[in-house]
Amino acid sequence: MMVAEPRPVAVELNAVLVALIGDEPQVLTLENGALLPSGPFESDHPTLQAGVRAWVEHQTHHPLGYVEQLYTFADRYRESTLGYRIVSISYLGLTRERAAAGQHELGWQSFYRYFPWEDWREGPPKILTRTVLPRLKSWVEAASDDAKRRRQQRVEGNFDVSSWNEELALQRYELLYEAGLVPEASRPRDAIVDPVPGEPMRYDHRRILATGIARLRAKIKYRPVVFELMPPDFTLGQLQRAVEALAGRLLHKQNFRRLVEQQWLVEETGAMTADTGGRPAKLYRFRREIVLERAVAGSKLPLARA
Amino acid sequence: MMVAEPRPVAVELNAVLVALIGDEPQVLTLENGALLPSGPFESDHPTLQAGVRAWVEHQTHHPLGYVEQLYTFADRYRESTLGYRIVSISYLGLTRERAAAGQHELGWQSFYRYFPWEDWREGPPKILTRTVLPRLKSWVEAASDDAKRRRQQRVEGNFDVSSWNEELALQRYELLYEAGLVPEASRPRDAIVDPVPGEPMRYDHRRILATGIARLRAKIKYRPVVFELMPPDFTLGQLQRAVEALAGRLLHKQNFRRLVEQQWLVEETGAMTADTGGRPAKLYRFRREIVLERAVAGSKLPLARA
DNA sequence: TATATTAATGCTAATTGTGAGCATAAGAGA
DNA sequence: TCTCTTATGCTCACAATTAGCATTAATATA
Repeated sequence: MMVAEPRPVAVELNAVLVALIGDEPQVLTLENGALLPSGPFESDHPTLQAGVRAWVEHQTHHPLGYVEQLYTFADRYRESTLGYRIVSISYLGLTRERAAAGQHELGWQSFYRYFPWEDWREGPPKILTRTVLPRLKSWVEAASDDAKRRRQQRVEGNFDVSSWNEELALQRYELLYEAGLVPEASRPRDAIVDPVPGEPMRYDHRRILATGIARLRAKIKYRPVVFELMPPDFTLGQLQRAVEALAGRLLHKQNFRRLVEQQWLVEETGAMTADTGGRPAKLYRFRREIVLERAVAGSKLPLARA
Repeated sequence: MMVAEPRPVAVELNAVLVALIGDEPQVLTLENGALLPSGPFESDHPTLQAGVRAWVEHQTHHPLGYVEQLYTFADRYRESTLGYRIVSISYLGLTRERAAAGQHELGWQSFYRYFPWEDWREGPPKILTRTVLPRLKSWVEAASDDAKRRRQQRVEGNFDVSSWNEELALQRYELLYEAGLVPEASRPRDAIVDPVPGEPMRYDHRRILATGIARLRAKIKYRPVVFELMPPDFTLGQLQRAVEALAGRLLHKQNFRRLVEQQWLVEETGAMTADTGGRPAKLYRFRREIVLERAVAGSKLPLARA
């Protein structure tokens, strides 16, 4: 309980750097999509966040709109070759423009390359109904009694097609991991014979990515973070497609507009654009003041009157 | 961007360990309330969470009901005497019983000893209206033009008495820190002359505590974590007072009951208790199954139909 | 033994928020 | 001109939440 001298470990930073390219949500990777960008924590930065920001901006030559800490892992298998324990601190970063690719096989990959069952924009993904769910079902059946009931409830709670909750992306990945349905779950000896579709990543980078996606999906609902991914001027249609890309779900157009407008998130620029295909759309810009004006929403308690 | 060999740093763990004693929300501290319990991260634990759990349970001899990571700090001033950079990972822990005090001046302290402006159970705290708000107002006035308007909006957004949001506890503390109204904000040379009421802590422990309180206040609204702080059997009145203690606000009794019941969070034990003073109350217990049955709530997007 | 007091509970009117969809407008291109 | 596509306005039904009133059942006390 006392503050003894802690043992040295090595600290590394991981970044889930997100951008929207076309209507696809993408993440910056290296080694052909197998790794998230990571680097050592340099001691010459005043704070972790400043370190991440400087490091990403130096590498990509683009400003980072928004940075948020995701999680710190120190699982035992994370050991460097020198015998240090590795603690890795991961961050979510949102950027507006395409970062300079080229070096170290830097490249953007769609979220849904890694989590194909998470993209419901064209209805329930075939991969989910045809492959993932049946495999999970077998996993449930493989247990008995209490364990079976518990597995059953977890699958129902996280994968229920009739009440899909896009925020549970991390929990779904973790469940697939536990069920031994993703390659990352393999022990050195026995590989996963027939994993579920979806590109794997090295180490636990796919878990970190799932953490970032889940956090982002939750956050877009109560904080105006989508705008960090948008160009300065945009149409409401573009904005809607951006949210849809992140959430992996289609939204009701009129209700979406009502929501955005009544929250005073945007203002008209006065200009219009005609290259959306149909009727020209008004251009809007984000009202940055809103961030200061209203702190957060969050859900509510049944308060008593004064 | 490459995975270079990171530099060694020391990792320490901090815990915000919460219990309800009487109707007061309390936190475990040492050194007479000046520090949160902290310790080194021992390398013989498989995960960080396991490390925290083992360490707290060893020290307090009581099981930890719930553990959640709060945040990882590595600000530059956190340097050990040996020259290592210190990374500190903080956790929120909920416990049902009074931990064994005694050693190292371990003791429980009310949340509101540190944040007296956060307890609205008896209406707007005098300290807030008489001291904190006027001091913030001076701080706003001290700036000019744009800076002044920004300060104004931040104070309004976080401290507005007519739309108090209990979840903003951390942001309020940080604002007071920035405004130089808490002793922790003092540079070595010039101490804060007349800080706002509220007990300070050493290092950034009060900020960590604020992080824990804010997280807990947000979480009780969408996950059944209060039960980790309750005895096995309880009345709905007790449950309500527990939530009120954490949120620092009074709730509407009938609506609170409706909420709890319609969410199937509890079930009657069949027994009654008569020591509540008035009419005897039914005893309830938490339905643990619910955790598996329903994943989470979260807020909503205006989805389109299938 | 009345009588005030404290809780627990049941019920409902009023308001606000959300879901779903019809209808119309305004351009591009065949 | 007709058709297609997207943008935009508006409304109705229903669900959820807020704020109370009213009643019941015990204990404490005059």
